[in-house]
Amino acid sequence: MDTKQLVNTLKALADPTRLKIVSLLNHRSCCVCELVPIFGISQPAVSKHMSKLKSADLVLESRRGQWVIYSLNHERLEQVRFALGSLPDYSDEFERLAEQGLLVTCE
Amino acid sequence: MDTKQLVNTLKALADPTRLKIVSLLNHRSCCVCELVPIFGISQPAVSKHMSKLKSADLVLESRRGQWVIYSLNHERLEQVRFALGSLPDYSDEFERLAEQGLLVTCE
DNA sequence: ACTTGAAATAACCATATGGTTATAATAGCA
DNA sequence: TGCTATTATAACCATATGGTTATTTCAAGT
Repeated sequence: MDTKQLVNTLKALADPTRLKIVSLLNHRSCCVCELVPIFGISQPAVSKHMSKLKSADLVLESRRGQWVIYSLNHERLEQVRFALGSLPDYSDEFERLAEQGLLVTCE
Repeated sequence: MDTKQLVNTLKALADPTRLKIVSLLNHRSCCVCELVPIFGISQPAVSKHMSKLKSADLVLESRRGQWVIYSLNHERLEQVRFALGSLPDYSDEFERLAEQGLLVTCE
């Protein structure tokens, strides 16, 4: 998972409603119509949240009749945890700056 | 860390500039004036990012002369990872809804 | 006390975000 | 085919966000 993907996934998680949706899906899969009464927001609002979670690969979608069942992509959540535990190494960033004479030494 | 705090911390991380700042601080502590040339944004912009990271407890601040040295709060980052690995249990949420007759069963 | 330099704050602006209502699109059933 | 139920999309709106420039605060040196 590159930085752009990680940021996108963190954005998807960084909202109280979506974080709670993820928590609910961690318990069991849900369709949109189950989530609407839980959050007291409109169906399109829930739908947009799911769309954001899906584009971040945090949920998986499957149709069952008229319903769309969303389930948590546990693997993706683990990838986020791993990424936060092994952030990219920017030690060469400082070297690059030093070469360009942009490294400010404040001492 | 409660949900509100977690969301706030995830918001702080969910920005490419701040995530890179956190990655840099993971390597070594920095002052604001060192970060400005790295990101090519204005000093107040960096300052606001640091303020957001600080309010999320992700960085620690210490003055050395005229400089403010920011360092990563590794513990906080670990707390986020842990929280994402043990999301709140909402199994009773469904029971509560069932009692209120709000539980939609889509089958 | 004055000046200098670093960082924070204020005021502002364009875009992103999370909600709404109205309207499609899709699937199941009489 | 039509009717109903579920979900997605469109258009819109208020607020949040991330940037800017101008100004203020704070510490150090002369």
